[in-house]
Amino acid sequence: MELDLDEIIKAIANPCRRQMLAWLKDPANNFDLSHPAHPECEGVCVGKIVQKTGLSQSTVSAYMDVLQRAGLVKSERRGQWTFYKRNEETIAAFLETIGAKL
Amino acid sequence: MELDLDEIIKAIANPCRRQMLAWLKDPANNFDLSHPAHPECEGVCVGKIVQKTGLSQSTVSAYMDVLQRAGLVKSERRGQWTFYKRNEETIAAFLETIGAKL
DNA sequence: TTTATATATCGAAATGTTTCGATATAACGA
DNA sequence: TCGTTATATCGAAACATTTCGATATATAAA
Repeated sequence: MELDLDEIIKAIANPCRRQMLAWLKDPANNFDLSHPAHPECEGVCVGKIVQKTGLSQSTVSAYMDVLQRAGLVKSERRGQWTFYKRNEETIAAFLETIGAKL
Repeated sequence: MELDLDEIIKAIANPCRRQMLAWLKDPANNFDLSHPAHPECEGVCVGKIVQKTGLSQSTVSAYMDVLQRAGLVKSERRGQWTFYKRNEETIAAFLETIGAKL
């Protein structure tokens, strides 16, 4: 588990990205997941996040990439969709580390 | 206790400011505190932080102001010196909040 | 009161972040 | 294969952060 503390803090320094991460805690209640293209996937696809945030598609795509590079989310491609879900291991490790180092 | 999460995260998003905050956990071991001007003060004055960090005086002054506005440190003026120390209450509250919201 | 010291503020250059629209790529369906 | 849909990448404008040196202010010392 390689934690880049600086990268993580910068990722969550943006309120929109923080909000996205929080919404992903409870996809069923935070996104419109009727008619899922891939019901076997637990994650949320980019388009749903675009709908929810109101940000442009390109911005959401880039933001999810920032979160993923920081290790805060994992992605899974299924056909034309990319599904994102939280990476609880990294998030927990980050909270421990920041608690110790701050 | 008014916690501005966004302000706090932005304050600690800078590695120098994070380092300063960490050094203030143990002033005796992290700063040269021989010949203290005000031994009754527990904090560390700006000049000592300048020495330790190698950053310019103006930068350190501004950075400490950012940390203080975020509530992460408290200051006390004594003569021509300003002594800074950690605000453990805010720091603890922040860690709780971020743990719950992230 | 003049001078020295500590800190704060100002102005600016370089760099980074935010966010978009346009376009490219990838995968599906007819 | 061709058009459609989902996502990724590019280029750019606006804004924010980083960091400095110069200068202002506040306090103490001579």
